[in-house]
Amino acid sequence: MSNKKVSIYDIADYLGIASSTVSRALNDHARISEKTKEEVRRVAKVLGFEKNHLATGLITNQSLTIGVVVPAVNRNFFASAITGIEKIASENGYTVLICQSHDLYDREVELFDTLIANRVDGIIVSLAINTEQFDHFRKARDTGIPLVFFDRVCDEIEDTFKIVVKDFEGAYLGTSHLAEQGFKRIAHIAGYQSQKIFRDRLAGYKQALLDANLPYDEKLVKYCQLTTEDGTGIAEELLQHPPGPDAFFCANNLTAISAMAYALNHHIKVPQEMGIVGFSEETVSSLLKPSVTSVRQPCEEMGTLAAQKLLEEINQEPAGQLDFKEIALSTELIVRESSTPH
Amino acid sequence: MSNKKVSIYDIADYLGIASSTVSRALNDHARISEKTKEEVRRVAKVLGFEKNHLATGLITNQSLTIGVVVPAVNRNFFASAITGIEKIASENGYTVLICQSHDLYDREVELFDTLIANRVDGIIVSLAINTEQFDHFRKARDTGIPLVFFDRVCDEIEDTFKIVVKDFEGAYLGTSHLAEQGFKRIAHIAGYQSQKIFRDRLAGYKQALLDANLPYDEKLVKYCQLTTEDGTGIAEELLQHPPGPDAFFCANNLTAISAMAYALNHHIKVPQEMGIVGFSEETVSSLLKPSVTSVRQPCEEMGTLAAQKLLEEINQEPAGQLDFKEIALSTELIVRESSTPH
DNA sequence: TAATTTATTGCAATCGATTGCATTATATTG
DNA sequence: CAATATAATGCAATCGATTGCAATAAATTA
Repeated sequence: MSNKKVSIYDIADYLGIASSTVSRALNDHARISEKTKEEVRRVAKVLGFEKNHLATGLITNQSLTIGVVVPAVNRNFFASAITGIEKIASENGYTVLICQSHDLYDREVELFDTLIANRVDGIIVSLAINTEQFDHFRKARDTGIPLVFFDRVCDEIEDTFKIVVKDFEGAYLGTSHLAEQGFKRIAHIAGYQSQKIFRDRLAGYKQALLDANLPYDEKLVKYCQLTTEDGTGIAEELLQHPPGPDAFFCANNLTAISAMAYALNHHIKVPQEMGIVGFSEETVSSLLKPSVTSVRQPCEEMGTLAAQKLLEEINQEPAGQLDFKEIALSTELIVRESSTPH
Repeated sequence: MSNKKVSIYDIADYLGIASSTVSRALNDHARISEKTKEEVRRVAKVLGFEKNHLATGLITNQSLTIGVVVPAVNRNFFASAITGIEKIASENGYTVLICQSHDLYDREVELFDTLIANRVDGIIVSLAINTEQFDHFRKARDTGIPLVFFDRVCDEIEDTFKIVVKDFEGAYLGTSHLAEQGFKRIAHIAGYQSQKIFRDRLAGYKQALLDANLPYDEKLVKYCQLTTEDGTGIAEELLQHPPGPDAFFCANNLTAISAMAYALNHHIKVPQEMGIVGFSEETVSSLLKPSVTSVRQPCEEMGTLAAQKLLEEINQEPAGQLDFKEIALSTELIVRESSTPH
């Protein structure tokens, strides 16, 4: 290990000045002469100085790091949201610690402990699918760490920002569209109802059926974790015994894609014999054959907004009351081939 | 801000003992009585103590954090690799800082500075596509931070572990397969040749043509950044003017999918009139219609291996010589519909 | 009981950067 | 030139956990 570590003391010794002067010079403090600043910067470069954030964080009580906890990064939605978060963070000199809960409650709790121990300045989180206890959130807040929820939010915790989309509206749009296209027996691949977003999507689906004068058949609604396997399995289950559905409105896009794949593999024509609409876009939604109609969420915007709100809370000056609230962004239906037989 | 911060001093005061005793108790030090340990742990819990990693890191000179720099997390390959890295890291008490270079050299350099400033104990990196200068890697190593490259590695830096797949072999497999299936004019959507992996894939492609007695036509090889747009664009370019190719061997899977989408949209039948093989799997490869033949890489294994090697280097006891080398894992051809007309 | 081990615990310095206050150098004014 | 204002720099404490060494308490032995 050529573990060289150059500190401000080395620079100070080199120049025969005080470390405090070096510190101020590096931080461009107003009370240090321009001449000294230049010399310090020069020597810092020569010696290969790298500021130690740990030391800074220890004394300033902030790490300039924000934690992000999402179920998984390999989903387009979360990856895009993270991109948005990173953008805002790096613009403001913050580093982002990205963690995956893999949709496991226990892992989520662990991650929170780690983040707190690492003294992140704030946490942005989208709940694991089976998170139904919230003490880890409370603990973070008690420790003084601001929290922002996005997508899968936690209603039991108040006084935090929550960034969501209008899930009801999105589901309503998607389902209505299928109804308009003439589909009569629209199934819904739903997420577990412990999550508000999935309750809302189910509600939007129901309302759309109602408004289209279609009967609501609870046998056509299946609850699952929304994996690709779930999509295939549910499609198989529903299509085996007639009368099956003639369309699927799916609570995410993975299940839309996999349900469609199942149909196509069993010689069911999409969209002629089977309509498909998914919630949230994947990169490939437009590339599939047929391309998949989807409710588009402003993923990246949700990320930037979440980060902005978090930084707002972190840096709030008089520790005054922020206007915490749920911010619901609009969705947009991207109509493609999978739902338009005509 | 109810910014409570409980330190070991608070525990010490509460119990009327020394902070050093508290520290040792919490670390389960052998020279502290079991009775004291229990009391300390109890009080720590009561007071809501959270160890401050910054302080620990400052004095032990290690942060128990490793940095990961990848082009983007929304690609299946990188997401899976990260999952592997996280697994090993968390098993060993390490936290992972995930960063996206977005395939930009400048961003990659910036990220390295941030990681160094945050005193990560090591860095795992897959190069941005246009990284052709390597001073940031050298700087990290000079600072004593171990480095492991994976996938897109840097040959100019020696004495580091490099985890790759047998790119030549994979490309050879994929291309030979197309030849065996009777395709004669096999195009190659290639990555920029500044990256070794793309040079190797091109080489494997060429060798396969040679061994199949097919002519090598440089007009059928197109270099790009391998985005979906690139795939579509190149497919369009090559297919407009006959004689176009009758198959595509693509250096990644996104371009395979988008090239296939272009073909299907222009009423070219896949695989009857056009064969497609991609490198590296995406989640949807098997779900597409037709499903996409791909060279499978052991993504997660690459991640675990990279993390293991990194930790090995971080924790090497006598700072002895490690047997640095490039480790090349095998690939596997997953044959699906897009390449098998018969 | 005194002497010697051994088991526990405490003291105090340390990591590196920050910052309020004191001090010195320089500039301005009467 | 003395007196005051202003600019520039230094001193020293601080953040919280760790750790070598010293000190004390408890246990063992002579």
